[in-house]
Amino acid sequence: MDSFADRTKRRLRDELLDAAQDAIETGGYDGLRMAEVARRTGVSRQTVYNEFGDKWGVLEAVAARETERFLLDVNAALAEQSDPIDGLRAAVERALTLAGENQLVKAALGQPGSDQASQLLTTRGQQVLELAHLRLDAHVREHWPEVPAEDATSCVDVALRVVISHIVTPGPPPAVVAAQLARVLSPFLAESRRLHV
Amino acid sequence: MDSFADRTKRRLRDELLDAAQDAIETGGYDGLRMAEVARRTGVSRQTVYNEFGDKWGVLEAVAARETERFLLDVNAALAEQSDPIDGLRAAVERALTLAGENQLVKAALGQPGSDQASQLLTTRGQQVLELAHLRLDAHVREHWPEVPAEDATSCVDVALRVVISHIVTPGPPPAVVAAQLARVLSPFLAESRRLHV
DNA sequence: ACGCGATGTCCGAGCACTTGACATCCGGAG
DNA sequence: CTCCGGATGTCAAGTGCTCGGACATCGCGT
Repeated sequence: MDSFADRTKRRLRDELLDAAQDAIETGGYDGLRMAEVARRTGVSRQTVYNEFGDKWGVLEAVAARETERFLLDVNAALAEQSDPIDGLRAAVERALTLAGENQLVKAALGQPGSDQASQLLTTRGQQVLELAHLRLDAHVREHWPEVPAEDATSCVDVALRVVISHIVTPGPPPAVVAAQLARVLSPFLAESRRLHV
Repeated sequence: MDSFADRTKRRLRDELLDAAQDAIETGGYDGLRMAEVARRTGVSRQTVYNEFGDKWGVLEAVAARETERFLLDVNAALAEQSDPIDGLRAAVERALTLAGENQLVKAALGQPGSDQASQLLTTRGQQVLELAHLRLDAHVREHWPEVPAEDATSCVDVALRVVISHIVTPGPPPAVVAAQLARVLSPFLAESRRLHV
């Protein structure tokens, strides 16, 4: 079930992603060289193609891994609050703050238009969005027992899209956006809880 | 030069040695099972044979790795003293103390006669002895510039064999043995230094 | 005497990585 | 404009290592 070969396979993928992420953070998607990723990892170029299919696959994989890490942090912030509204505000603020510091996000949004990596959060954003939704939804259903599942999903859906929008197109500081969003969604959650059996 | 495959190979060997060493420390050489080492590492039994040849090869490899680690510590003790005699005493004491605490040594010498691992330090002790000699000799020549190389080698030779003897057949406490050995070899080193150009 | 477990050997199949070659595309230099 | 270097992506053959199973052998306890 967890043979040495399995661990080696995971390690290979992880090291390839390390090399790729480093390259992207330095020179963006355009600066990412398949041959360079292979060389840095000590593997042939073909192996990179076997693992990720094509260059876009590499970017998606890097984004997916970073998204998972990102959400671990955000979910932790959400879990620290007992009240849903407080949790939502904390999570939003944490997410926007992290995004502002994130090297990968900076690289993706660095030179608008010139770097196609930005499409990860815009026109080709399904992957990241679905992944984030999946993780947040599961976490929220676990921590908000008093909120009906369907309404929790709606809440996550709205908040997530607003947050991504603020990442792509920065507005006010994280705390302000978080407070605003919490205030807007507060009545919805209150009513949802009130009607809940 | 340092491909992913190379690193994986080293890691495999290291994990196999971890599993083997653990087994030996628990049940001695007789309690070491090739199939168990393979299972614990998540690899086929054949792979263990490919790596080490046979069961005795596993034991030698475990001993070699442990000897290297052991000598790193002993050499450090030796390097902390500027005077050769002080260094020798410190190294001997450190070696005997470490040996007394070492799980692998305990397992090897645990049940006299019944466990063939003891041969590593007695009848089949060339490997460990040569390895130790190699490391100590190189270290000593570097740290004892005032002692002729040949005499340094002789000194290491004698001290090493005495120490191993004391590990196999324990006598007085480490500090006592170290002092005794230092006093016996002191005149030799003094004269050697005096005659040195 | 027998069975059991362990060591050690052999070999065929499979898998992943490597190597080299090739088609294609693009941007810059001449 | 043309050509060339560099990059992506594809393909096929070669290679090394591991796996799985079968087998012989040996020692040991029942």
